[in-house]
Amino acid sequence: MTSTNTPIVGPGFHQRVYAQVRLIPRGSVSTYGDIAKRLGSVKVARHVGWALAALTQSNAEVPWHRVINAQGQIKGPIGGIQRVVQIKALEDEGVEIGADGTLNLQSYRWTSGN
DNA sequence: ACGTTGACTTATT
DNA sequence: AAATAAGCCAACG
Repeated sequence: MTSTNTPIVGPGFHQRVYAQVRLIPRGSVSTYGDIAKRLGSVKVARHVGWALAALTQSNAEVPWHRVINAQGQIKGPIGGIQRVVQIKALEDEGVEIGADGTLNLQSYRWTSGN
């Protein structure tokens, strides 16, 4: 490997994001802002999504599908295929999601409590 | 080293 | 309610 090829054990910041997402229990979801806040500030929310984007192509064992936006809605860069998979995965965990990919954030929002 | 980018968020119009 | 603007920060070319 010349330089690239950075799996889950990539750069520092990303690694922290993956660690937090992995802590999300099954049947619950979290938002980019929440994770970002745990990492330090809500301002890094963008990087949370970015880190997850890199994950999907690496197939890491990070439950990226449990991470949604503060609007309680699933938003994906992909036209559909991946978004549907995410919704399906959440439904499989017992999360009710609307046809628009919206879910009751106030009910499923995971509070680490730590 | 600099500039662009981006699965976000919040406030404002 | 929906659209627009600004903010903030790390990775990549």
